[in-house]
Amino acid sequence: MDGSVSPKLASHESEVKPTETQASKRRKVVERIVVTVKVGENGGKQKNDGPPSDLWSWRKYGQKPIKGSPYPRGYYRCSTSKGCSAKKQVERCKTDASMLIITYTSSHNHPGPDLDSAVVKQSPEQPSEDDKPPTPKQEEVPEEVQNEGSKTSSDEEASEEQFHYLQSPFNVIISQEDSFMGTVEKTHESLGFMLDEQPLSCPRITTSSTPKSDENDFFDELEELYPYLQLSQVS
DNA sequence: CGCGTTTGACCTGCGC
DNA sequence: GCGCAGGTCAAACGCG
Repeated sequence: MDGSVSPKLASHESEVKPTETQASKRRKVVERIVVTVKVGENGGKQKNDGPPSDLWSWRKYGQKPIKGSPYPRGYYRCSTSKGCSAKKQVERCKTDASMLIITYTSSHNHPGPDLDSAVVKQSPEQPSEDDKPPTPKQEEVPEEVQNEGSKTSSDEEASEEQFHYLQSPFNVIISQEDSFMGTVEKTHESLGFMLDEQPLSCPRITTSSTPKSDENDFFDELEELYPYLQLSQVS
């Protein structure tokens, strides 16, 4: 791909930061953000999992059937910038096919495509009629973001990365769980209830566990993004 | 022609 | 040590 690199693994591992190098030793401890997206009928329209498009452009580089789940998981890499190592995995919730579980890993090493302009573009009452944004498929993007409690040591980087993730125009709900599966189920419940009870105009940010100081930083940043999130979902 | 998707093979981590 | 499952690569193909 890059050309300069030789063996496969060497290529992507050489790009990652020390932090990630450590994480790479443990697959399951990699920092990542999980976003659950309700796609509803739109989901069916989309080819496979219909990668919810955020402001970034993603290129699919793989797909694998996941054991225990009837749906395959798609692997996407950020194609907005060449050297960007940001990735995301998209899979359907096994308990609810209308839900997409997007897991973001790594961070974008380049400025967002146009966070501001994008928000501005979407914020107006008319999100899109003629000039469809890169994502006509999914207009409704209620979801949650769970950050796994994996930010054990490198909180600074962690929060920074999360910041990047949160640049997506999603309405997000943050919750923290120890295990992803547990989170998913919990997410599912709360989401369902949220969708029923909460108009999408009221995104909530929740923490299911006591926020620590580090995490506060993260949520602090989140708050800064909050206006954007609200804007983006006001349609 | 460039970019993105598809698909099979390969590699690595983890559990037993 | 072995096998399984997840994750990534890369070639081929399709579409705009």
